[in-house]
Amino acid sequence: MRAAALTLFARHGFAAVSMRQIAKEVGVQAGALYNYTPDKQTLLFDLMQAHMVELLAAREDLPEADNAMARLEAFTRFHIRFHSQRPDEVFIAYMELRNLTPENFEVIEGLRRQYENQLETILRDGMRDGVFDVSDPKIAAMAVIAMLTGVNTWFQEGGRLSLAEVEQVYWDMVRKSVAA
Amino acid sequence: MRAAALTLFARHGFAAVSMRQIAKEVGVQAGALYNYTPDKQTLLFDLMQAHMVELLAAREDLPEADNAMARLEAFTRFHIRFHSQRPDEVFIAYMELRNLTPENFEVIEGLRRQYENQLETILRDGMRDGVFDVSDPKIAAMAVIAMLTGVNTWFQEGGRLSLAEVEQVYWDMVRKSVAA
DNA sequence: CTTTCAATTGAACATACGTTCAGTTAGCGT
DNA sequence: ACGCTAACTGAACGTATGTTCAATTGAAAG
Repeated sequence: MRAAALTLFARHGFAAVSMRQIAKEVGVQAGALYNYTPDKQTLLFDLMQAHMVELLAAREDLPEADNAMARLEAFTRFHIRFHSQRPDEVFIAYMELRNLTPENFEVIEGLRRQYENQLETILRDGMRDGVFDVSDPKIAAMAVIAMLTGVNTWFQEGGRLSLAEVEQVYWDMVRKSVAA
Repeated sequence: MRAAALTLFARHGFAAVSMRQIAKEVGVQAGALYNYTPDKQTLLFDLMQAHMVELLAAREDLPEADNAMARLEAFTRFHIRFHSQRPDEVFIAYMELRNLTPENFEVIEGLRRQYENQLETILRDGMRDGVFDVSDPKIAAMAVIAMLTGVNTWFQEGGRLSLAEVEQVYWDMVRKSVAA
């Protein structure tokens, strides 16, 4: 059911997808869905939260290098790889924020900020060590993340460039953009 | 009416806004809207197309510098300024593409590609002249645009940084990211 | 004052929505 | 074979949807 909802929300948008459409995709009547979610809004929130929690967990599983440059490269490559493997989740997590209740929004926003702070910390550490030079680490973090997430708008497996090539292209740009 | 639809679409999403809500905002009954648009879908398309046409027109009004570096700086500053002044239009143009009919989508997509091609051309010219070094100009153009458009997700007039400062921060990063 | 006409209303159309719930089903442990 | 339980159905709830259109309005033109 989550899988069906995920695909449909990503394709048509939360507001445009009815519980009956999700049910049909699952092969069940609409009423049956309410054994698994209290309502549509919570279903959306659960999908988003699961995605953000997975993102943070996947980051923690990675070994942390000891210098800022290596950590930035790891972050860059991780972000591209992780996000390109979950286009639907990413799409929803960025586009359906306005369909969350204020409380639910706060939760997701908090998780997102955690992730952004990881990159900001890397940038600050790199500045302290003299390997990076950015005028505003918070904004630089946002800029880098926006750039990397942009991959999802055009990348498709089997296209002109492989994922490894894309990673390299973006890492080159990221590295230079914050270089000392 | 366009103004009301624009605000409501940006705030709640195309699918979540009814013709009656738009009508109420205008101070009119829903039926009256159909004197100004054949249907809801066309209303959305008109808003998006107007935005993209305005974007391209505003670019043409700018004097074109003769070297690639100056043209890239002009593009960067123009993009940030133009987009930050039209948050609702930008939001809709990026988020409601999936609510367009295939034919309408093609039109908007074509306009967007025109804009992206302008940046790609600047990057290619700069590479020819040896002032830029990017491994893939098409992807570098997408990366830069994604980074710049990201400003809209957090920037607000009267925040910690002025628009001029934001321009400078991003120009620093863009310049370095494609530097030779 | 009368005619004209474009703009607007208000009701109606068929259809769809999220959600609830009494009733049916089916598979399990005993 | 029986009872239990969790899952699911199918219908119903009130409300909302995009769109149409005959009827009304109100102001400008003669």
